[in-house]
Amino acid sequence: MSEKSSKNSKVSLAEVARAAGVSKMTASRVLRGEGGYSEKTRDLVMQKIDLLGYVPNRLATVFAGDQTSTFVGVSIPDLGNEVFAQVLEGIDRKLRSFGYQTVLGLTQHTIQEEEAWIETVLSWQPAGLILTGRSHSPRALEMLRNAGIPIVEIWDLNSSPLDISVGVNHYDCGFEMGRYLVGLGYRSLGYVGTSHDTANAATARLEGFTKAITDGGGSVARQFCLHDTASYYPGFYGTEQLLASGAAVDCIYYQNDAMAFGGLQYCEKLGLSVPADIGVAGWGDMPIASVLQQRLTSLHVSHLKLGQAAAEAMVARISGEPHPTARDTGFHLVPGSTTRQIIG
Amino acid sequence: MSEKSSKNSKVSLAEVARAAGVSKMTASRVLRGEGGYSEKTRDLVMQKIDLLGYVPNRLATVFAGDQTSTFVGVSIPDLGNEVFAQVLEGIDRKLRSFGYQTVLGLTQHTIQEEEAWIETVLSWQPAGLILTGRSHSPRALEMLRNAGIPIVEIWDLNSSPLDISVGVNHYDCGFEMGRYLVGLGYRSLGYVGTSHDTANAATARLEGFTKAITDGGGSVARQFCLHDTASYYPGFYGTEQLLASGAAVDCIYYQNDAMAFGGLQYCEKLGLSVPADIGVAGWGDMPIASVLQQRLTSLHVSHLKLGQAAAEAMVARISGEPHPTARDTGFHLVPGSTTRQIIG
DNA sequence: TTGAAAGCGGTACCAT
DNA sequence: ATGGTACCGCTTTCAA
Repeated sequence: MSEKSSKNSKVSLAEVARAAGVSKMTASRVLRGEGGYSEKTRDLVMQKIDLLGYVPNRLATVFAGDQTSTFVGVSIPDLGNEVFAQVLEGIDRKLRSFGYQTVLGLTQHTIQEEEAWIETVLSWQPAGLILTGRSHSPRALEMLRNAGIPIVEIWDLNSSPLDISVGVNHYDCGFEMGRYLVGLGYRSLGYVGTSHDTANAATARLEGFTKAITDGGGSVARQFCLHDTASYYPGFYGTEQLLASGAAVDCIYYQNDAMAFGGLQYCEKLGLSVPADIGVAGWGDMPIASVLQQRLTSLHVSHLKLGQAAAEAMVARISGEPHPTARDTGFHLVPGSTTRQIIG
Repeated sequence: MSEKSSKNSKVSLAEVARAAGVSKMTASRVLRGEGGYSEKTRDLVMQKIDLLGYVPNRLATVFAGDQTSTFVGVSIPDLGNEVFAQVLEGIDRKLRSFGYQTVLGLTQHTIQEEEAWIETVLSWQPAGLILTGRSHSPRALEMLRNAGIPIVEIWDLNSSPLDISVGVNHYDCGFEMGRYLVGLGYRSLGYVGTSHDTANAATARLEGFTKAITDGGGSVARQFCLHDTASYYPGFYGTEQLLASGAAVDCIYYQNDAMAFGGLQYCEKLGLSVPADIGVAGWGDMPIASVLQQRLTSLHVSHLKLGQAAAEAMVARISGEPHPTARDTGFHLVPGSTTRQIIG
């Protein structure tokens, strides 16, 4: 008791060994439970470990063993967008269950931040990296290639990933929604989203969406991208801007459900009734959609599952188990009552 | 070019030094830019570093120097509750700006998960730990005390923290809201929140709230705690349960704004008008509140700022700068139109 | 079943 | 301005 409270710092394996009257090696073997010692020895060592409050120094373990650590670097654009928070939750929970630790990097949607973070995190000898998005700086790409560790790129499914890709095809998401809306009869669409320096998944959705709309004989008459996080207020404000611009749109497609909800609120404020006066569609089937009076027309994606799948892919790769280069976690359209069939 | 692409793994300082024709020490000095070498030497070494794609092994640095790492362990209950996501964002961004890395631990609100995570993360020699909440297992407490590193407990302001406490006084939050509502004339209050194994900040809010209500001559007639994450649907469902229980409540207080919004939606579904038929109050002044038609009666807390303050406290302590034992990041009541003055 | 010695990739310290 | 050497805490290897 007094023995341990006096030294708050650094009890080493050597000290444990000395206290137990055995060699470092024996103590080390006991600690790892890899056999090669007697019951009596084990009990003795364990007792001393407890007594001294020994905490192993994993830095030294990794270092000595020339292994990689159990760190997995995880880069996420921002947490103000609820979907990324869910993805992160899925990743961390799954990673933890396999004995890995998440080293977080919030990149604020910029590849420069990502590059700086990658450089730092690599110096800690991580077991692997999970990166959101597929655009990386040239220097980041070089570091990633030289790192010699598994890299899982998530979010936007990538047919030729650096290593492994887990996510959904955002172009297809947009295309499917576009096709659905044009099928309902909408012709003059609006879009409200956020913009960032790099091409991203939301951009891909908009492209797929635009393609489907024009294919169907309609057009994306107006689009507003705010440089902000994809949440409620930007959806509200973006809608205000879009409607104030005088564009005659019959339906607005939003970057995600949170923004769509902001839009719904602006419409209500303006006295526009949805879907009678204007249609509204979102993306992600986010939690808020479960409590609205109207079922929001959206597209379901399981963000938690996507995160878990990413962690599983990482663990598989680390363990040398086979894993497909790309894993599509899927989506499906959720028709709602915020859009309607347009008669002629 | 070919020189580096061939060896994806492990270029050591020794190799850089050899390539540059200098000693390890000189190369080390150049790398750290601490002087003691000529311009020519520096350029030569830098060139080789670049050529070989050398990535320093910080494990070895920390290990050799017997320093702590630049890791800061951060435990968060869950990310489904948007307020924690914001706190984490504030922490990570600030920490990054000071050159520290977040090692995340999602504890799912249990002290056992927290204990396991603390044990693991301590073995990586973190520079400090930021923990959400103030209840820890006995073994966790012992490990924390023996760790000899800064510990910042956040969220619930604690007058006698392990080390430093950053957050708000949740009891006071609840008390203030209770006083406000009772002042408006509400007398039979309901509460909808979530419950977890350990006493937490939400519990403290409820206690403060109950005290103020009873002090004012009212009572908390019914409370519903769901074992779920504090988000939209539990608010909706909890309200349904509460109202179905036949309790005559004139106002419902929710654990946070997300749950309150769920409650508002249920009321609307039921045809109850707010605040005419029933009052609704939340907590947190969360992003969704900014787009609602009615200003939600709530209590403003800056979650991002709270996270940032926690990171600042951590950095100050690591650097040995003075920092108060407790830092209150404050709150203020936001009267809204989801509650009203009750006439006698 | 157990132990001694070497070494992982850096840095501190002392020489030169 | 530069280099040699010991050493951080642990594991690997080889011997006993």
